Amino acid sequence: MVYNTKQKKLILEYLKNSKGHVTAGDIVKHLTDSGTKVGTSTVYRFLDRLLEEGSVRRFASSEGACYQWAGDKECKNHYHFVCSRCGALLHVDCGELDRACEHIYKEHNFTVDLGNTVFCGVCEKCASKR
Amino acid sequence: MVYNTKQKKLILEYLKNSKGHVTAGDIVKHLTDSGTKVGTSTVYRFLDRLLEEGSVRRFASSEGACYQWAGDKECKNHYHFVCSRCGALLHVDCGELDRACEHIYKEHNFTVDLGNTVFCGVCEKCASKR
DNA sequence: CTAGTTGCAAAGAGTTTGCATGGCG
DNA sequence: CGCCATGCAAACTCTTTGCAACTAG
Repeated sequence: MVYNTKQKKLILEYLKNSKGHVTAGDIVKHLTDSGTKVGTSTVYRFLDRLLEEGSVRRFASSEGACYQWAGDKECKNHYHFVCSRCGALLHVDCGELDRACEHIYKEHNFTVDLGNTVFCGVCEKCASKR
Repeated sequence: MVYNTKQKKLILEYLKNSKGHVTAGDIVKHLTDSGTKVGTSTVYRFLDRLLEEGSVRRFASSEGACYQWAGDKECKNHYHFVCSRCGALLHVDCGELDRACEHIYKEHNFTVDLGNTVFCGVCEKCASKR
């Protein structure tokens, strides 16, 4: 049995509306700011469940775990780039990379998990600064 | 001025001899087990310095930050894959990926930092298990 | 009513910082 | 001897766990 609570509804809603990645703290802050009190543990517990269900994907960053809605499959087929200078997150659709991943799977026997792979580098803006 | 201490020598040695990735805790444990007492803060401070120098690369994981020796430039020009199931670290030389990075730089204006990019996925062994 | 859910508080793990002591040069 | 480096302890952040109170079905 799974109960349908206000907190769950709000967390889900926030996740779906957040294009990028979101930390547990972001969620708590958002709900609190919106007037609904929510405990940290509730958020973590719910995220864990979503993770098991596959509705959400998680990747580690230096500021803690980031979560991203994955249930709608919108983010399943593109790549993520994080700028190590400004922290910007870019979403890129790229056939060239598709080919590379395919190649890696066939030639190097490694199944790249797009959901959890984040390319680190320097974005356009930051590159032009220095 | 930079002093040359026993701790630094030992940390460096351990990093160079560790093929894979290593956490701060691993270093402390290793030195302690080898008979040399070392403070956690010493390890973190030294790693930070190495990071700035570029002698070491860091990536986040759910168990904390992982560090990897990079000073000998052996690892500069190839790609790293981490298996999310068994934790294995693979080093792959791949022209296909070179092409893809080149493409990303030209078409998407993003400079991929090979040193810090780690592909997550599932390795051959683990894939065949399930 | 009953079992799943919540929020608080406390416990843990990893990392950082302040400060007095120690040791390289 | 002076200055950098070290190590301890305390502070912090993120995350997990225990438990009593609460609530959806």
